[in-house]
Amino acid sequence: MTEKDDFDLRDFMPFLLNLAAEQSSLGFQRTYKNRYGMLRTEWRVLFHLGNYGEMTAKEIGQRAVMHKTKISRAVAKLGQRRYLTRTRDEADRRSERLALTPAGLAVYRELRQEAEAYEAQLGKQFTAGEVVLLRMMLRRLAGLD
Amino acid sequence: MTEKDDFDLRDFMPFLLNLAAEQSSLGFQRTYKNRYGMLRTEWRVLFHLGNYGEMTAKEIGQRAVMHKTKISRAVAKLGQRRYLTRTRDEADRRSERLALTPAGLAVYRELRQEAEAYEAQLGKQFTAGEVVLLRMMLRRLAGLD
DNA sequence: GAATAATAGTTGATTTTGTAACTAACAAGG
DNA sequence: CCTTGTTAGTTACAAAATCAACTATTATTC
Repeated sequence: MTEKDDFDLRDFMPFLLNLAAEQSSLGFQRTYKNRYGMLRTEWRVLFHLGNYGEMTAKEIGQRAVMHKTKISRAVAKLGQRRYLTRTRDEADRRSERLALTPAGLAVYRELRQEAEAYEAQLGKQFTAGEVVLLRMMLRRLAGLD
Repeated sequence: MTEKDDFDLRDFMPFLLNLAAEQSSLGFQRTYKNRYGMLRTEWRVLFHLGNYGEMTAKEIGQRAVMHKTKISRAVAKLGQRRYLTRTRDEADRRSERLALTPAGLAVYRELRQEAEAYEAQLGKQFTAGEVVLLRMMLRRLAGLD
């Protein structure tokens, strides 16, 4: 025996957050992975374009807090699948305006519905007030707001 | 423009949890990574051995909710660095009893202190009651309890 | 307006993770 | 015992994430 204090790894926020994140991602992952062969990064990009409309890779990166290489690769994949189109921005020819195709939009709608259902499912474990508080705390921990 | 409903990715639990988890891990990661060249998996294994004393890889896996391959590799690394010793369990020769060396224990103590300080730091953003509630909710989401 | 710096995005190399198959040891049933 | 099944842990290979370097374009500054 070494130390026997009251410090449990399971109470350590970074650990607990990671575990909860993994678990909560798992359920939803089945939908976009098994059903559409998508990666998490791809789903996130798809989501942003579907939800906020046409935008550049950079803007997605800022909103989704994702590194540009991830986005670059996700965009390439989604382009291959004809879920989005890329048109050079003539005002600044370094960047491209990304937009969903009808096919991409259809998948987005489907996934989004699943997401909302999944979210509702998760929420059922708690009271409405708890969920609000949880979101608030997570936002702060995430460095949003 | 496509849809403009009230569904913000930032409110989607799996996303928010992942972001909060990443952010909260980042600060502490600096300590074990930069200062000891350790990986998260290694720190977790080290932690378990330091906190709960000698145990097998399997037991660590159960407690830390980590896959056995991760543990196998983390244990190998920690062994190379002489942070732990491995002795075949004669009662069941498939498994090994893992134990920290004095060097490993020293590193554990250091890291644990950092962890506690970091945890306290994180907690400062909220009231004590909020932290208790947050832990409870995360545990449930993580499938612990 | 040339030189330098900064930015959007891509690519390649390296590291880490995930998945499957594998070895070695134990367990049970016949 | 000997076949079949299970378990602890490792290893090999594939998938994915990270990091650094690169191209192309725009912005700045002297």
